[in-house]
Amino acid sequence: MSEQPKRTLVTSALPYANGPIHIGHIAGAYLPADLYVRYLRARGRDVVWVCGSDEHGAAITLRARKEGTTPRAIVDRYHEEMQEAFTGLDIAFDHYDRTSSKEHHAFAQQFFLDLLEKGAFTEETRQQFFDPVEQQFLADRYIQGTCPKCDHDKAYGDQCEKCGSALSPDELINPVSTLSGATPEMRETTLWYLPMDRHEDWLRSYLEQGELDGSAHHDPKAWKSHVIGQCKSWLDGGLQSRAMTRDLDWGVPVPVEGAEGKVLYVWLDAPLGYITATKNWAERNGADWEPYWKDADTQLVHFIGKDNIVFHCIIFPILLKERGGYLLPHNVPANEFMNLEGDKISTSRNWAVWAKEYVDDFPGRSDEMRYVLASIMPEQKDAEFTWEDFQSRVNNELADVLGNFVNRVVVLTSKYFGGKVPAASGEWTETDVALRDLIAATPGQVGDAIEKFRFRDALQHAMGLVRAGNKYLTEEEPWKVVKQDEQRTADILNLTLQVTANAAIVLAPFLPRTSARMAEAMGTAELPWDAAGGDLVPAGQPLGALPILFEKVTDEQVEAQRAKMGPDAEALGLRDVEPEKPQTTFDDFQAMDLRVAEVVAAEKVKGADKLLQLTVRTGYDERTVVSGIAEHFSPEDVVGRKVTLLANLAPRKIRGVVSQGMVLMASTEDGGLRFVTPEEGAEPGDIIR
RNA sequence: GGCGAGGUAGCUCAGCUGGUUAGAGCGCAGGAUUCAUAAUCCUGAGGUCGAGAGUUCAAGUCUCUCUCUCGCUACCA
Repeated sequence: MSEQPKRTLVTSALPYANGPIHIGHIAGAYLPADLYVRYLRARGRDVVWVCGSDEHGAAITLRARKEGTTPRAIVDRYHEEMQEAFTGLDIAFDHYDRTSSKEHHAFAQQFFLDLLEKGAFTEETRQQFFDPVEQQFLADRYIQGTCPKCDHDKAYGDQCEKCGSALSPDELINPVSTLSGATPEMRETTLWYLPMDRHEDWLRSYLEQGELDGSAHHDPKAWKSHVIGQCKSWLDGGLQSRAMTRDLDWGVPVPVEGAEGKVLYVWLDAPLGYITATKNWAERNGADWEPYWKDADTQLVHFIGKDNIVFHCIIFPILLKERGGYLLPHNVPANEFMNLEGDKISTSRNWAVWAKEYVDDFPGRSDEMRYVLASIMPEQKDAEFTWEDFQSRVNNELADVLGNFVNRVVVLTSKYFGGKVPAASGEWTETDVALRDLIAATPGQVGDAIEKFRFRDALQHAMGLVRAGNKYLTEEEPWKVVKQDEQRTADILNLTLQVTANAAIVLAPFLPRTSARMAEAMGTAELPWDAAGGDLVPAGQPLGALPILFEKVTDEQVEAQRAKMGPDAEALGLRDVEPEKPQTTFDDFQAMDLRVAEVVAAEKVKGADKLLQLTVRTGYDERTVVSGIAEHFSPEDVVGRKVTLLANLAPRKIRGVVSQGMVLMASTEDGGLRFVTPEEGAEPGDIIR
């Protein structure tokens, strides 16, 4: 393939319609694709990006049974919800399809028949568990029993979740069907297998040398090391046959006589969804789909998470090559995983940031999440998302660096030049030239990085232009220069306006909404990528309105988001309290002298509503402590009580009385106070530690 | 158990085919500044590059051993 492909087909992993989308999905397969595609579109390249819901597979039928509903109801629900989540984050597919559509079923069936005809499969009859009550064969996950390794009695047919060992259903002791509770029996079933070992040789040269059918196909060095590594690992181990059909009633029926009750394996059916989606896209847009999948001038790129590598780099290519006539992927820039607040993202533990919830909680602020996820994208290794980091990136980088820069440029221009772009003299100083060079260089740097799937790097370059703009303003001080030299002021502001307009272009893939606002503020339409690099706003052009580009994220918002995560708080009896203070050290704790003390006298402090003057006995002395508890306790209430005293607190004069310590109180939810009282038997002077 | 990918400043991460004093952003300390969303800019402190051994004139960068994390997978590599 040539350096510059004629057209590009981009796919993102079909999300499984069995649960909502979270930021790990977004950062893994959708945002990077969106950035890549927006960039290519901005460059005027021919690019189509397809995706869709993956709606088959055993997990969905299992879930439907559990919820007492149909698989159809499940996939309909999530198909809707996932689309809303994507739309809300401005993830702009050209087409979003679904694998349960008639078109997809028809296409997948035909594809299967084509493969069958070419002899791509082997037919094998095997013994498999059958549920006599439900009259159907049981997928591995439908069987539960006692684990032969650890005796856990709820192990599944494919894995024991307690000891982690992988199992096959016939290893289970006392197997039981999870559908009916009946004891399953062994029956014969026929499955079609894909003998992958036949394909090892060409796969090896395809993956390792980037060669296909004896000629160069792609640059293997452009692939990520963990992707190549994973594939080599599979090849070195020798590829096994893999069943391409399943005994299930939900999925694409195997279009062969006598194969009732059998469907295509979900990993055969799902990637074909990319093709169906492309066909449906073409039909709706009056285009021809075939060049996108068959023309050698097309570049095919799959965006996925690391858990899908083997399917996209080995199994799907085998299917495509066996079928013939279809392109194989030119790159599969799989991302690693996103962790969350120090732990793995987990749907079942509700340890996630749900895309849809973010969109609801932060309406109109998709750019902020896009920015943060792009900044920490797990390109080469697992990454970590924390809400605190989100807050600091939004506040420090988006609001303070970018938002404030645009604001100061616009404000200065309206102050000194009535809101119109001032004419530059054309005489540039050395610093001007340096900045103009950076303007010229940035689009190329950002674009190169994006084309190499180095999105974090690309964003750094784009933001670098803005940072340089801030530096330039601070150093050139137009607010001072304006007092002596209006032309120089015009030159400075003209240049910063050019920086802003250029930044709008190079940031557009990352921050589509903000970029549009920046262009509007500069009084220009949104400009294509290739316009960037030089002067964009002409002298005399009136600037447009500039809203506040980024609101700051508050501590309260951060706390609210963190509180949402994890097991249902009410279920655990948790409550909404002040967040824990920052970690402290043992030494700091040791510095405090806590003692048991007894209140021997108490009186109100004159002229103070809240204060009681207490006389406490510590066992080694008697001292005065002023305590802000008068609203809750009268002097009679407290005399004779044993309390906890912070004894070595620096003395302080409160309302004229010297207080030598502090009595510890628990403040309750209703705003009341309770003494922290030592258990019976503790005597004044006892050290608390 | 096997294989793959990671383990680099307090935090999040860059470091291409081995080459002068290991970088960025944030955070921290000090300073400058006021056009601006108390924003911005400068300077500085801070790392025995997971541990150990080896190859080399030279290793974060190659080899081996160990260890931790994540992923894939299985009595097969």
